[in-house]
Amino acid sequence: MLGNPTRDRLAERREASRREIVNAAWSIAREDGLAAVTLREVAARVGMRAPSLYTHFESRNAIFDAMFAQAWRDLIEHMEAGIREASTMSLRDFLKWNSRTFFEFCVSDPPRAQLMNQRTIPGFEPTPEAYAPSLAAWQRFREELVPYGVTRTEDIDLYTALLGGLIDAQLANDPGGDRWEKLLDRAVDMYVDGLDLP
Amino acid sequence: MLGNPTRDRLAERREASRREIVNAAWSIAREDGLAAVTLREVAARVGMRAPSLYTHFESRNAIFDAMFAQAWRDLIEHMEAGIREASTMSLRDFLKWNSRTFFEFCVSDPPRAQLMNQRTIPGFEPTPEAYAPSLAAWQRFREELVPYGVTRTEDIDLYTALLGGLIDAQLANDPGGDRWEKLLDRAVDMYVDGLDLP
DNA sequence: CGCATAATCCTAACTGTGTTAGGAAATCCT
DNA sequence: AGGATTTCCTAACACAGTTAGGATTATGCG
Repeated sequence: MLGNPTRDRLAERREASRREIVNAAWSIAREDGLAAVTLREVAARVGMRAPSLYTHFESRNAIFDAMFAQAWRDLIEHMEAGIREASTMSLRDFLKWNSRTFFEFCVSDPPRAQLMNQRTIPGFEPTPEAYAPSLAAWQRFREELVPYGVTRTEDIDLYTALLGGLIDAQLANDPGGDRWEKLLDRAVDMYVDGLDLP
Repeated sequence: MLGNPTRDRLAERREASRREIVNAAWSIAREDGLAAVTLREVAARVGMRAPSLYTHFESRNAIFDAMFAQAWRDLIEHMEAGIREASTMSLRDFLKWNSRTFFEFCVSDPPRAQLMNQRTIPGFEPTPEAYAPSLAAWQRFREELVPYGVTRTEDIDLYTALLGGLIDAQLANDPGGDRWEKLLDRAVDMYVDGLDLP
């Protein structure tokens, strides 16, 4: 069997359409917020009519699902692109890098951050499949902390809550500004100083 | 002038209707979430039809506005009901009480907490009037910290972000549980230890 | 008490949004 | 080329927020 070039062509075409639709949704979200991502608007952007989107996605939420998964995959990529050898950094420096990198990823695209971390879309709940990259990111982060002796779930819970709180506050109260960004290093110092490590 | 008892009667009747509508909205929210607060459902609960609600509220968002203001007023009351003489408590103890009280207020009614602190309703933005109790609560908290020498905005910002992050995480990931509740005292200790006080 | 006015409620209709169903057009495969 | 599959369209539906016009009820005044 030489394979099915035509089948690949079909799959690629299908994937291209889905990507085009998701990209249109991101564009709308960035312009007018997640709520403005209506099927009619998305369809118009890709030169279709709303019901035609159902050929490619099961529902409006399915589009958000794809966006959710993509956002988390982008974050993973983003973190890996800037990764440095964890073993050559102190825990403090690592967390300062990690917190700043994640913070900037979020504030650079508020609708994306909202989709990833907040519940701004009524009725939308990521499917287990879309949630996988999110879990992967969390798992990855957890593994990166092991060499530092940070292994307890509550330690990680506290860190993520702290960082999440700073990001949410920044996005909600000072969009485009740096009021909570300025607190990042201090927050990390506070956190690391409070760790009970062996 | 002896006043206008009939005018008061009218105002009271009007206020009673508004209260009944807002209460119906809270009931729906607690049962099925904020998104389920539709005008048709609210109206049905108070024995009306949806368009009739416009006699009492300018819009659906106006109902949310009233709910928002009420939630924050309730919080103020709640905090005052449990208030103890701040001057007789250490900062640490005060913040442990404050964080726990606020945390419990939030987790005891998730839709209320979401309305107060998150953006789960597309298009809803509290009016300055409704926002006033929220500002008052923040101002009040700020004043309570002064005797402890905590006066810098960034100190308060860090605390509220930390507490907000814990609450959001609890509500989103462990509703009804105590995974992040367990971290409260530790978080406060971490915070207080990291304060740079004179 | 009766009448006028204001308040309160209803119905019909409109616009917008997500979705379904049936069918036409385009593309792919043999 | 013909058949099957994919992709798109239109019409229609249900639901939600809202407006407009009118009916009903409550209030105020002489």
